[in-house]
Amino acid sequence: MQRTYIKELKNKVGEEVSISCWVDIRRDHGKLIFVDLRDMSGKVQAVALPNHKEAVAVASTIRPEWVVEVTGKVNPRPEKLVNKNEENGAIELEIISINVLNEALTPPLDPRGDGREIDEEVRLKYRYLDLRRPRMQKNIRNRHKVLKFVRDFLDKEGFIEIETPNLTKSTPEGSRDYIVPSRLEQGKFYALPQSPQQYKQLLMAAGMEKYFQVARCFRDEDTRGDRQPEFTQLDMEMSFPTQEEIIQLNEKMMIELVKTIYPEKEIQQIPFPRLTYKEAMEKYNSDKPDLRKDKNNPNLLAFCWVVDFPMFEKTDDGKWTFTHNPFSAAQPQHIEDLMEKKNIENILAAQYDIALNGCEIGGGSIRNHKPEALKKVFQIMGYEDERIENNFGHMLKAFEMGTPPHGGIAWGIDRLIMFLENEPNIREVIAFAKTGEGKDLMMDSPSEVSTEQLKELGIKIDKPEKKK
RNA sequence: GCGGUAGUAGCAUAGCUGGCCUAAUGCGCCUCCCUGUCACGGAGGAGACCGUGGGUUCAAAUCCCAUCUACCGCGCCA
Repeated sequence: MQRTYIKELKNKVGEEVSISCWVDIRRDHGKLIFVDLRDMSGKVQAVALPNHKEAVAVASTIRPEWVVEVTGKVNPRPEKLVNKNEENGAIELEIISINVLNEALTPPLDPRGDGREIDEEVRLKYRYLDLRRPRMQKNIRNRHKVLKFVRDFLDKEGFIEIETPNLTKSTPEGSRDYIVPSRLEQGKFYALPQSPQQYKQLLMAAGMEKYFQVARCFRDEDTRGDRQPEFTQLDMEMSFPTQEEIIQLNEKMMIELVKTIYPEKEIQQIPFPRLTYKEAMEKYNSDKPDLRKDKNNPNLLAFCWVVDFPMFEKTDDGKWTFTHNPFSAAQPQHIEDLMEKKNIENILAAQYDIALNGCEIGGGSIRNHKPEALKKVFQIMGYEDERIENNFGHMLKAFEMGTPPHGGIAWGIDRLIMFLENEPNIREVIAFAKTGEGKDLMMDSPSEVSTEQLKELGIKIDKPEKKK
């Protein structure tokens, strides 16, 4: 018989159906046995009655988390037996037969509660069980809805999704890179992208005009409650934009996203308030201020744009470095100063961040599309011509070949969903998350590789200091 | 790299001012009973040597040292 999903059962009262599902729990009353059954669409109570002797016999052997195919008749419950707390509390499935598709060991963790009390090590090691809990099912399914929404939204706005390489080039600026050894050129390495920044700008050089990507990014830095070694950005870039256009477009996307997928949420202020970096620092001592008027309201979303960032800041050893992104353009009134390398501390970048409830969830800028201007940025930071050429020559070259003015933004999708789902930690919205030390406890990675693999790559391991 | 917290049966905890711990409780697990429960109920049972290594002591889950792991935060995160 064809499979019926559990959420459909309430429309099939009186019919005989077959469902495929997991055993949530069994309540054995001897002559009759109740079994709560669960599939991706919902839960339902099934009952093995004394008149189906075989059904009772099988029902008494099945255990939580077994996978079963149950054939039965959908019955309405007598009024006094209706459970108003359950979605399917008004019906039950009278079991005709049970086909056990797979048994299950006693689970090392209970996948039924919200898992908050279970040790993170256990949850991550048995992630496939942990993901069965309703909370994680909801988070991952809503994550899909969010991604679907932004893809549809941007598609309607004329953007196309373009995949950019994960095997790319290490640039020593910014975050530490994850590197991948090359087999064909021993001693050389790819790097995993910290973001698709350079590729997306080169796509603007390529005339794609409106690009976006749900992009995996990799940063080899220590983790936090809102940081993982690999994470997902909604990355976008467009040609010929004004800062205002990008802000408006993204604000509209976010408002519609919240209204569509999280109607219970309240956006504190629309249009989103805007602060200059200076105001934010003076008023809130933060460039990602928490503007919530009621911090106890779990459904309150206080978005806020922070604009007018200084382009450069001093490092500890007194050199200039970029505050956010070396590719950001100076604001028009400061371009002359940039080109003349003067008043450096006062140059403002066409840079905008977006904060949500005190967390940075996105940032972008109008880029420097003039090769001379980009070169000046690197010169101010003290880079030698050779280093500029080696690391960014491809960008400068592209900018010399008709690259349009362009700009964009990147959203931290995991963080955004973390707030939308009221989760305290980014791991709760990532299916297979890593620990604070960047380990995948389920796969047991990172792991050692064979001497053959190393030999092929021309790699010799200098004895690690820590040994297991 | 630094600081803090934690590590006791499958899970969550208690015990931790050393001896009454031959380690307790709840959930789960196993056996039996139960015709209406809804994370049913009842009776019985198995299961940890207390993260790991070392030390102090007549005696250590309990004190000390080291180490590993996880979590939170700082540094770091174009």
